[in-house]
Amino acid sequence: MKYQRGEADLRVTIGEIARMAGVSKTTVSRVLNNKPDVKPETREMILNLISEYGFQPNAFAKAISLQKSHTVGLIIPYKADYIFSNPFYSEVMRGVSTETSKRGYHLLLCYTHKENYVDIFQQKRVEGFIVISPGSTHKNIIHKLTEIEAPFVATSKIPGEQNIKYVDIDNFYAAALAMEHLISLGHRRIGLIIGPPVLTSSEERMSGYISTLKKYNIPYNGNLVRQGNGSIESGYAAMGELLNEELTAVFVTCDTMAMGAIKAIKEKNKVVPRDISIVGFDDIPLAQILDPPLTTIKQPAYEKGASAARMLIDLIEGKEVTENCILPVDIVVRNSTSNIL
Amino acid sequence: MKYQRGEADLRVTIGEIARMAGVSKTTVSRVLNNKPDVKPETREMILNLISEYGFQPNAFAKAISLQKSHTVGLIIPYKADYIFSNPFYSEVMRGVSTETSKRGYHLLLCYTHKENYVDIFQQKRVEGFIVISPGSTHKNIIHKLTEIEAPFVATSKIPGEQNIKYVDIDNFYAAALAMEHLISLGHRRIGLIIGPPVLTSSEERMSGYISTLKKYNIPYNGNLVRQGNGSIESGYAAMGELLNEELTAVFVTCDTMAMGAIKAIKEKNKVVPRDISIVGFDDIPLAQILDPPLTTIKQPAYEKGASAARMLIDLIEGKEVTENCILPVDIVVRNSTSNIL
DNA sequence: TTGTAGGCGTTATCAA
DNA sequence: TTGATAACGCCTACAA
Repeated sequence: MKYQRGEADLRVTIGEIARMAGVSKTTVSRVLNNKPDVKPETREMILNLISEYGFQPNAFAKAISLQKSHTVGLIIPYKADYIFSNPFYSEVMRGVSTETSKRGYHLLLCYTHKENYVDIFQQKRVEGFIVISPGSTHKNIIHKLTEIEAPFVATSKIPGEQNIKYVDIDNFYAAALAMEHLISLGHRRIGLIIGPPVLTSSEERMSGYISTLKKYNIPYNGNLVRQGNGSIESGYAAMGELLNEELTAVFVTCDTMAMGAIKAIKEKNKVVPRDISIVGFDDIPLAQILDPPLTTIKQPAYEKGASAARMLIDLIEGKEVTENCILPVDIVVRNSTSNIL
Repeated sequence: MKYQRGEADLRVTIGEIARMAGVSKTTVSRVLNNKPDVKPETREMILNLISEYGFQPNAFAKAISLQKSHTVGLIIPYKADYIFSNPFYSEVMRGVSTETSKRGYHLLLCYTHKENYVDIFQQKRVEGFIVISPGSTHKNIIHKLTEIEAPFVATSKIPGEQNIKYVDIDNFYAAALAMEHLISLGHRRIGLIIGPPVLTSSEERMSGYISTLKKYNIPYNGNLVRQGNGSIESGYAAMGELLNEELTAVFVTCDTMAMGAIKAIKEKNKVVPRDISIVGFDDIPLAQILDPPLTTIKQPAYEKGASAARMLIDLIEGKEVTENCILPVDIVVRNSTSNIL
């Protein structure tokens, strides 16, 4: 006896439909793919059967046949708890997801435990990847992806890496925006709480900070600069130290750290913005309900994800993708900043 | 000429490996799947070729042949911005994702725009679904999934639905825990800000609230109860109203709403917990850095997701899954509650 | 307008 | 210990 699948086979396949319609699989396939050259009555009859049985062609069979999985992978490189707990990244993911499905693709989640994304690609599960904001500690991911020749797009520049596609904002300009705002309010002694140095964004925001100081002839003072890892706690700790310095304002390069910073300030019985003005970065939803509502640099998180998805799919489909994508930023002035008294 | 794929075909397939090894595909397949009956030398030679070429069997070809995609779908039923911006759900997703990959499955993200998950299932892309905390407004999803006979597990009970598999906590008990805490501190006039009625959890927490009042002979007062949709803003609005009532404590059934509530209290120049004690729910990471740090009911978010994944995969693999899974909760006492003065 | 036949990359049966 | 062959469900070149 020949090799046969399971018993009473209820699966509806193109063959089943064909049999019931009394035509060949080819004809059904033609109907399925809206090809011409099918007699209207035949088409209609087949269409009826298809809808009656809720038939859908097996995606994987199609994938093998067409050498196309219509699926992309989403690589989340940081320790998952970091990404997952920062609402900014959630928005990026939402953008990726929505755009992906709009283009008729599916999204496979890939954690970077081990290098499972390599397998996933080589098994042809996905046609490419979106890498959520990798930093210099994730160069191995980038290199590996390059090595296996997987198309990918990152949602941030990567320090020292050329020739990779990314979507990003102008971090230098964004930082300058924050600084100009503070300076226009009369602040001169302005602190900085900067993100992890593994991120290009940190580097660039740092230059924006320094360079704006210079523009206004304010001397740079390393004592006013502290580093955090992006978490609320690290912002709290950094601010705790800065409170020993004389300053009237602090630029904090992400809203989560700004939350920590504000907490530290309050604990010293100082008041934002009366004693210290704070500018954050990202404009996460929470920013507007903080006490006080946070003045911050708004970057288009959703659009960042969506653009990355768009670029990747263009890449996959062989369209020219020469330009990287730089998205606009803006400052949202709320109540955490005020004129110096 | 016969139908042929692309030009210089660099794809490494089982056939290629077989050709290079001078054996049949069958033998390579045996090696691939660790079957016995392969001469050690043959096996080694094939293994070498496999690693040399980084060969991985095409996942989809395998899926067709085995009638098994090794993939599950993650359905996010709420308006995406809601789920995505509540850190609690992020944790659930992380649990799902980690457990899924631990079991050798892949995770496909499914937004519920239209009923795309139906297609995804019928195209055999996934073998089942995890539905993130559906409410009564998502019964259509549940019904549809039942109709197409897709295995699925929800991360919450669903009002009025029997016979569905879910992971949840004992919401009644959890609410009682919160109430007992407040009552033990001497509070008698305790308000409630409850979540959307579409969620079973709201219903059950509500009974927990009422029933604990009764246990201590405290009369139920509808004026002390308000409803929110889970957002910070709704908590803010609800608390704004409750401030017109005489009360000394409020049980808020999620931390995000509690954040809004605290904001409202502060704006009236009242102090938490001196004037009003607050108990939240979920214990999101933010809870401990709020001002004051929030006393709240901790539910195991990560584990909720992980358990759901575990149940689903058991289901898919034909293991008995008779019991639904009820996870433990606990109260975390911080500084937003205090003795009544 | 339709059907035949072969190919996509894998695994399973059965005979050698 | 191995291989020929068919099967999974789909698509397409080509002939009818």
